Amino acid sequence: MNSQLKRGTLELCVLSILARRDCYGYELVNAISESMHITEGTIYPLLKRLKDDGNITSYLVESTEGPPRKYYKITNNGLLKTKELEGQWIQFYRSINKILGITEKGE
Amino acid sequence: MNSQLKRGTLELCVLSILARRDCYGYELVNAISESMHITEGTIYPLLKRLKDDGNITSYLVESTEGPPRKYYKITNNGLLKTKELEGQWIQFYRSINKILGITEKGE
DNA sequence: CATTGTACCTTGTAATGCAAGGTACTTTGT
DNA sequence: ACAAAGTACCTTGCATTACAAGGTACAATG
Repeated sequence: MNSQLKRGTLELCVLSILARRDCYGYELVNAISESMHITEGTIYPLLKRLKDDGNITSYLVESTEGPPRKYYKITNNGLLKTKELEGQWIQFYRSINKILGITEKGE
Repeated sequence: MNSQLKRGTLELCVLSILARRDCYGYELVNAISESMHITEGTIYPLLKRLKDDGNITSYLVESTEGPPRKYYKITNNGLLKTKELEGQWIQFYRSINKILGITEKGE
């Protein structure tokens, strides 16, 4: 899939998933890669950016299946950010569909 | 609007508009900027890339309202490219909406 | 004891939106 | 005659970010 399309939306996807439940990085890679191609080289730097900006926090949990997992939890700021980005996304994809002449009446 | 979101879609927007009618660059800027913020610094390099790749051709038309206009016309390759990108776009935005839990039943 | 799966991370490259700056023509106002 | 505003073209340089590639480390399996 066109990698340029993903810019700006992966951040929203990660935040949106973390808004529903805590996840560790590797889990996010697997969850999102069901819908589109992504790799760890994309997710880990993104998680670092989100943490540096105060949108998520992390905590370690030991695992019996391998190395310890670093779980991420969304913050209040992160929730606000999620709502903001979601609004931008909806407005954006509707604009594109309008230009393309695509109408969404049902599935 | 989030500039990262636009990556990869502006190309499709321009191609899609040119698939319907010939346009000159400044006209495209005005047409697209009705739906989202873009500037000439984005469109002109994009048109050059599309032309270099053989997706569009151009021809000059004199104007009584200012300098001559450079009209762009889509090629057969460009039409194929448009269909390909449109398919990618539809698949993409539906994937995102699925991850976000957004359903499009009607407007 | 080598391989596979899980799980973390970093470096370097390529792509591209856009602010900023530049050229040139036509019309309008003073 | 001259300035300003609108039309129309173009380029340079910066910031952002997806991802391939490469690295570390632990547990289970053959």
